[in-house]
Amino acid sequence: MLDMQLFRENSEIVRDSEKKRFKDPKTVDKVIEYDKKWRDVLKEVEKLKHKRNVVSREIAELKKAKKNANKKIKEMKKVNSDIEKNDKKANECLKKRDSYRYKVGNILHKDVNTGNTEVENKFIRAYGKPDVMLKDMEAFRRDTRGKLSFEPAKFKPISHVDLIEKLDIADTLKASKLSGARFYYLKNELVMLNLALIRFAMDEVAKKGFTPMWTPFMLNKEAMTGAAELGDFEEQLYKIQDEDLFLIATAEQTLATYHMNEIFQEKDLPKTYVGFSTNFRKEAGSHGKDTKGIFRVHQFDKVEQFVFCKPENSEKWFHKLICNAEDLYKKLELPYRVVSVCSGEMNDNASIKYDIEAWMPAQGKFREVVSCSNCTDYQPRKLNVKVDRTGGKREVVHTLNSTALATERTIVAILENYQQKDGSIKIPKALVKYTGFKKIG
RNA sequence: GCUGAGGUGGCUGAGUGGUUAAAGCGUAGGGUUGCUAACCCUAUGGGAGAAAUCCUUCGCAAGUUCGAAUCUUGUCCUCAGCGCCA
Repeated sequence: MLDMQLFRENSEIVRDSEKKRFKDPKTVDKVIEYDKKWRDVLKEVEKLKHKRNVVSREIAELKKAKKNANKKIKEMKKVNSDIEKNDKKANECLKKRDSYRYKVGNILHKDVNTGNTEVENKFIRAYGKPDVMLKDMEAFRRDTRGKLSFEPAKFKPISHVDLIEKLDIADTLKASKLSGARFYYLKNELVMLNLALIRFAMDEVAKKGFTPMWTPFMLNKEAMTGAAELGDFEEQLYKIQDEDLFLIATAEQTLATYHMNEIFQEKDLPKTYVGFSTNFRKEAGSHGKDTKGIFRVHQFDKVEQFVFCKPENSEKWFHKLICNAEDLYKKLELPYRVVSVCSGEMNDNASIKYDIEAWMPAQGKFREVVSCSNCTDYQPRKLNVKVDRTGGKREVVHTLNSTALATERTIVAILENYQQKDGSIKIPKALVKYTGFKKIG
């Protein structure tokens, strides 16, 4: 959520940002309206409470002096009922104000393209052999700096959906009978490949000084409210029946809440984490999209980066996080492009978001595998994470999150990019020491 | 799961119905000093207000009371012991 000062003093900035997100700027006015109401009622309540405090003291003195205080006690009963009434009113206003406030997204970074569909995403850079990507690259500037050590396929690549069946390395049919659509069993070498990718990503990011974490896969309502966005509760999150627990949709949620309600000393920042979790998503609203295979599923594994830092450093960390993720895909020698997600496609927490999209030759498309966001003070304000600055001031920190590596999607990219003419799959060089084998099939 | 003990500011920790929540450490500002250390003074949870000032805050919630950190109930968490368990 945004700083109230921003609504009170610079509401135009907020309104502009909401317009660029294609959201209704009237929400901003509602926030201001209820804030005003709240403050008016609050003044009344505080006056009454002051009276209560004063008279209470008088009663105490009378009692000490062994005098009768009945008259004053009677008077207080009336004051108390007034307090109760106004207190209720004030709380209602505050609740309304904040429910509108939660609906307002983070202030967009100036570099974010205004647009409502992914076509408006801004091309940042690409890695990989350009002719592999040519078909899809026309709309984008080309960057030929990256080189792949393998030749692009000279045959028509088979989609991962068919490959997993052919090679007997996953089973979505059985899973759909037992758990439902968008579930899967990994089998044989794919199990080892999945584990290898987790360990690979963990190793590489931990090497850069990030603290490795294996997080809970569930959070209670209070924590989840701090970490997730409003819409997530309906569209994304699974609730455990009869328990105050939700399955997490990303380790971002457990890493963000790790320091909930904490105050850092300046010298203790930044805190950098690389966390593993399995993630659970309802994927409501994506009916019909990627229904086959393991690209869009209800349950997947991911290594996630998360940073708490001083406000002046979040820009720097944003670029570090995306570079860390890119390093992984470079080591795996998978072609990709980086795009800056446009305003209308961005979630409320982020002020700016870069996606890495890996080239999927069988689909002939770039598909999202990494998402890197600078949430500035928006997320930590809700989580109440602050820093004591030298100079004595206390300030909300900044938070950032980025995928390091989402294993199932990366598996799809490997299957499609590393398939050989004979139908086998070569294992990326960087992974062989983790898998113990060099090919599948 | 059972029993017992406990949850107070950035940290340690006193406070068991009557204003302002001791004290120490840490942090910031100032003073003193040739410099550093030590020492001294001031500030240091959240909110409303232009300010004076006021409200609020003792895990969370409900209750008793004119008045609750303090009493009652529920709940969450931590620790110890017992039980169960991969």
